[in-house]
Amino acid sequence: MPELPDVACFKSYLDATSLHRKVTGVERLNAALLRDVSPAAFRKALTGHRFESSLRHGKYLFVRLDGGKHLVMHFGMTGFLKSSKHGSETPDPTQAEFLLDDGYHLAYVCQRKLGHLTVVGEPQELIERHELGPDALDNALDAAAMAERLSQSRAAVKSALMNQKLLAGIGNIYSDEILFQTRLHPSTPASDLDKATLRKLHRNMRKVLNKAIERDAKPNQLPRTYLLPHRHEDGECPRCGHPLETLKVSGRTAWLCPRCQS
DNA sequence: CCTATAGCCTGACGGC
DNA sequence: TGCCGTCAGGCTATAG
Repeated sequence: MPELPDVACFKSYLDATSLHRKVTGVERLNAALLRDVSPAAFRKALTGHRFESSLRHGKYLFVRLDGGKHLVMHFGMTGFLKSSKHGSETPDPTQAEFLLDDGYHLAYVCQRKLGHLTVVGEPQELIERHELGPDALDNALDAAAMAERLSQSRAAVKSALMNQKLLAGIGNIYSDEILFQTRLHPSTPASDLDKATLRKLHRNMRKVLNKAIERDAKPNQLPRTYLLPHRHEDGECPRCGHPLETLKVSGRTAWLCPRCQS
């Protein structure tokens, strides 16, 4: 599930439910999801500290704790957050429960356990460790900067868009939407794109991500003129009516209109 | 150096 | 009904 728009919504949810509360404990912690930190150190970094603010970079969510450290959450394919009154049921695949001092807790739920949790001093440490590129919605990433980064890649433009080292935040489904709107075939080598096309790609990337956030990161609630509501078996192109097709691009399934995206 | 591929983990679904 | 293969909006280590 979680690409940039999803994580942006998780951030809003966390801000609304859990910010400014103090963590009184961590329960149901699955140590297998911790990266570069022991369970003891993870608990110690959180317990007794307040969630001060949150910040998103690509598909990562950071929560600043008083004292200056940051909780880091990545959601893999199936992760999400769920706030509940303490003592009430939390979803079965909960991998960590942050108990808060207002009687609620924030559950980190991750069915397939492909996400991970850690603690860092500053977000920049994590960004450097994973060599993440700039956030796809960073205002500093203008069309020229994006062109500069994408042109480094000779891979298919879809792979380049999904490469977190070039840009952070885009995954399999939003790359399909961005390419559909730009009328670009996913297999086009990124280094082949001319300046005008790169400019359109940048504009559509921002448009698609912002619209998805506005629609709560629910692809089916995007306008009917978008690809994603039709991205399923027997789906048809909302522009020309041609049946949508799939192909594999670096191991992922790309959906496209073969007539509009040539 | 680069890009493409298998593996990680679990549940849902279709075909036999 | 039960079993098996395939697939799913992720990342990363490894192979070529």
